[in-house]
Amino acid sequence: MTSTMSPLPQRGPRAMEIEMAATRLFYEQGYGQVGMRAIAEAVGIKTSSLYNHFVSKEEILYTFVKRINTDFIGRHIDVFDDEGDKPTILHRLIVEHIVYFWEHKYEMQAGMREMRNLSPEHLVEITAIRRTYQDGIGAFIAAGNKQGVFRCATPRLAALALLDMINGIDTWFREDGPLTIEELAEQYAELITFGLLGATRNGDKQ
Amino acid sequence: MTSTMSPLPQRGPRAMEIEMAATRLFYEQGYGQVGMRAIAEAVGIKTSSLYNHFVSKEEILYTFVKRINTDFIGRHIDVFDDEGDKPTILHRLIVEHIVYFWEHKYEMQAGMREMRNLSPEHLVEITAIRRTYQDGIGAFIAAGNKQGVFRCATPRLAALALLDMINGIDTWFREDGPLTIEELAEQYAELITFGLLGATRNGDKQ
DNA sequence: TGCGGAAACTAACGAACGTTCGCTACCCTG
DNA sequence: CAGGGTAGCGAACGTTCGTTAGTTTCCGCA
Repeated sequence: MTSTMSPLPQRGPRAMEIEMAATRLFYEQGYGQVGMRAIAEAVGIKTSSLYNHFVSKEEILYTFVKRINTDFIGRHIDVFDDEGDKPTILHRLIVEHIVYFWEHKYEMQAGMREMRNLSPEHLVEITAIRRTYQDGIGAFIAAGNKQGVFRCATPRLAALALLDMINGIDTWFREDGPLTIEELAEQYAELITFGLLGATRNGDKQ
Repeated sequence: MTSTMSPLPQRGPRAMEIEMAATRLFYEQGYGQVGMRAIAEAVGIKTSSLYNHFVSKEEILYTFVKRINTDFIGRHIDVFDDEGDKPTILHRLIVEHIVYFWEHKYEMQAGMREMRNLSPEHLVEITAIRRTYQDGIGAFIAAGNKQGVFRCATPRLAALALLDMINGIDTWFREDGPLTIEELAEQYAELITFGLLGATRNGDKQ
């Protein structure tokens, strides 16, 4: 059990302030282009004071990437235990996923994009966390296949494709366009469950 | 007419070598994390010699981003003039796009990801180039709507969604999985033309 | 009221950054 | 064989980087 796997230390409100300021800067400029001096200035303190809250720049990134991943997955993972109609459940999951990502656009996009700057040890830890969600969706699709409600030859690939599709939305969607994010999410959910996964319509009084 | 819009100077083979080495490093580590010293070392020359071929680090990025975009678009833009069956044409375009991106995976991914590090002037130039392709697809979908071969309420959004979907494939696809890139491309083309754009089947002797 | 610890400060560190300099070795052309 | 351009070199520029040391300020609690 290495220290990198231990639970995160309890952090104060100032640490959260730093995390949020850094998140915003990482989103705008990328991890490599943002210096500790810029983060400190954004918070309104001197650079050295940052080290009262984080031991390194990488720890700021790690803390926030871990937080958004555990938050997001913790919020959505229980869907896989739902015993109801699988196409309906997945449909709902997709919509919620898309809306959540949009509402946490800065954090989620910065986190996904800048993950690669984590130390090797932290990177494998985060990757493992994300993997549980991917695997959950893959297994869900496979279970749907067995029930006959999905028709999808490659569940794991479909899970990756699905996630890639819905995670990318934030890079091009605009709120001032013809669709709201909820309407778009609905269309994506339809496209994926029926087009990609070959779901059979519910309510066909089977 | 500013100098940034002038045609690129003719560059020698050494410049191309530098460009390719830099591309690979940018792909692996990101623009901000790659130094001129690392690029020079990868080529096998000293750092200062790089400046015999490029005036700045940003010019290396700009040259290569511009090249991949003009190359790619030049290779695919004429599709929009084809007078044949639009769903068939778009289907073919999608497959070719996906395969091309996969075969130029390092360049295309690095270019898309690191574009944001361009100078403001260069960024607007590149964005304009990319925009012509997006608009081409959007107009193509709209024309298909008018012909009645597509049924898509938001052509511009669909074009962006379409491009986002197929550009993201390279981030998760593996060649050792159950599908070849050509098979996957085929499935994406089906999903998009029928599922997303509501194409009517050709050969329905309408 | 005074003590202790958290968190701010000033100042500085060595390393790396992108870039410029003066110079040299080579090749092609006249 | 002289002259000019190309492309390499070592050394150094000023700046910024992440980080540390030492010191001071502030605040809750005995």
